[in-house]
Amino acid sequence: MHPQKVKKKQILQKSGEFDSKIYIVKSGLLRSYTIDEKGKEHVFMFAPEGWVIADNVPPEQPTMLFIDALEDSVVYVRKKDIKSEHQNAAPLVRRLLVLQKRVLTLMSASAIERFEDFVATYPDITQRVPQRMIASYLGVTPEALSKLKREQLQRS
Amino acid sequence: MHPQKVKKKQILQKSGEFDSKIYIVKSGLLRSYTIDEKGKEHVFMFAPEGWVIADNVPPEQPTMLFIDALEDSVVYVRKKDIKSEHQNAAPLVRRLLVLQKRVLTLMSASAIERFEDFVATYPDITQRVPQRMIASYLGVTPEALSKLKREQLQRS
DNA sequence: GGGTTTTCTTAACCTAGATTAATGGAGATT
DNA sequence: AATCTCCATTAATCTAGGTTAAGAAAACCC
Repeated sequence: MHPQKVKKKQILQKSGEFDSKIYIVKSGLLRSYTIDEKGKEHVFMFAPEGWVIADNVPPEQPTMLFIDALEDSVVYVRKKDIKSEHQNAAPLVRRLLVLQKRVLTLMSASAIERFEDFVATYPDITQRVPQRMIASYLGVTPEALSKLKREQLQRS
Repeated sequence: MHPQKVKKKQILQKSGEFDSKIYIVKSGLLRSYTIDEKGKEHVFMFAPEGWVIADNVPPEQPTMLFIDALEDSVVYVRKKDIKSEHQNAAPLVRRLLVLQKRVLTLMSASAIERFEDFVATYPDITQRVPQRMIASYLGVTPEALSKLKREQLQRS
């Protein structure tokens, strides 16, 4: 498991590629995202040091996600073999819970509620990534997030 | 692993309970959902025969989801022990992929696109559950889905 | 099978957030 | 230091979908 250095803005995986890998972030910050038919980016997740980031497609299927570096990073790259999946189901269940919460929040909470939830849950990431990417993660435009923050201030 | 009979409308798990179980559906149809602060239901998933349904919280944490039966069903109930999770990571990865797609679709597709995607992916479930629950799964009101279907017809 | 409950549909109106466009600022590049 | 690119902000306008309300049609239940 040789560590690999990645420069900021470097792309590790492009949508449509095969044989997608698992990236274990030793330091720095990675991100996964899609680009839809209209050309818009949608951030799927952020992965700071200690996190694991991967496209959840089986390795023989084309990937849905791009993965790139938001900061200079060091990552371990691992193959998606069934064996390693067998050895630790716990992190998979943890990811399932995160996604379950994300789906339920997207369906039931307003943009401002989702933003406040994000800041409370990931204060570190909030400081490290551009506002527009947080907006994208939340499923709103940067303009909308900017307005929401202003209204939030005026209320308090 | 004794099978358990469940009557339609019977609730298997309530939000806030502990020691949540895994339900393997032998026949019939189960559903999981939340109720938000405003009292609105949000369907998280449907599970027809052959599917597995569970809240992804660890067993020592309170559940987020209700689980009930939409049809008379027969289910196997299993404890969430770490051992059984170890034995099959593959279904967990499959669930992750489903949720990944769900999140990306919620963020990038319109209500009508999400509906057409649902019908194409789950034609069987579309026939078996009330429209309002599909609307809830898609994150729209039943009124909106009704209008969208009408517009869809007029376009073709 | 008749009444009750639930679901679906329609329509009028309303609002959260999208779109478009313009401006200013902060970093990077030369 | 001047130029360029990216990012955040503001404001005006627009629209997808929400809300409310009411009636019709299924489905359910003694």
